[in-house]
Amino acid sequence: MTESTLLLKEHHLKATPQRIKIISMIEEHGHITIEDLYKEMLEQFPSVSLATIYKNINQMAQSGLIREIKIPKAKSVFELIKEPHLHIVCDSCGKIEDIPVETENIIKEAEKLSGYKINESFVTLRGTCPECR
Amino acid sequence: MTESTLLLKEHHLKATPQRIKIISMIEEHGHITIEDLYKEMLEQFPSVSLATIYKNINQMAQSGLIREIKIPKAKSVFELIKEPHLHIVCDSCGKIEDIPVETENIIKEAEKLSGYKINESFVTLRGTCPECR
DNA sequence: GGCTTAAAAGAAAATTATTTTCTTTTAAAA
DNA sequence: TTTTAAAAGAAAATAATTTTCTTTTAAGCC
Repeated sequence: MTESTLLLKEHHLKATPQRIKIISMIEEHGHITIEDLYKEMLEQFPSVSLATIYKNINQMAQSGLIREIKIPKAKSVFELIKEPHLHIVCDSCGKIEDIPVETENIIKEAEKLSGYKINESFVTLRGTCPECR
Repeated sequence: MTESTLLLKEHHLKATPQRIKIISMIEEHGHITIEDLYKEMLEQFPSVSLATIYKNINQMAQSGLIREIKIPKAKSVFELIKEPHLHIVCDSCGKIEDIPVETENIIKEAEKLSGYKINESFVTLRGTCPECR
């Protein structure tokens, strides 16, 4: 049983070939847009429907397997849910990377200042990557 | 001359009544969606077009007067550009607040780890506000 | 391994969000 | 005031996402 199949089972989702493919594409790319998922899926499943992508992405997000990351001035990407990390986007080439930066301090301070109980944090930075400078 | 008019002049945008209204609505609400801008605008300008809202919002964002904030699992909101701050969204009532938390440390660390030159940071937290607990 | 069935896929249409085009109106500079 | 480039508004076009409905299939059961 593949890793994707296992992930699906764990989240009580039927392991269809389309879903397995979606998960492995997300794993492979790290982050991927709906549009790119669809394009790549078409190569292997020429009759796949965009609705299938949307429905599956929504279900997987619902069940906590993946997450949507909204990117400033760009399309959303989807990623597998794993250890906390932040995102950095290159203004020049559009590349998105994860960085394992600790955000505990900020969250603690925000809780103190706001009185909120914080459940999740989204940090996205934009700038220029080393290759583009 | 109103404050909104002044802001528009500073950004070399013609001070039309619709634009002045958009800016004062953003100021008044702090953060506001396109949909709410349109609804409220209709009360004062019954023949306003959604295209006018979109075109103006895009121009104002382009010229650095306002900024779009993409919110996890919700519609984007727009805000005037001012001192750096982060956003906190209540899962329960949907309210969005600014908090003046310092993010310099995180940015410095991310720059070190990634090699990027960082230009802007977006931090959004989700949780439960004091009123909703 | 062949049934059964609830869930998923696919196709098409519907809905929602955003942008473009084109004509009329208007802010602002002369 | 007059002039004019830019903006507003209306309508259509495009893009993004969801819904509906029929057919297909994964997976539990014998």
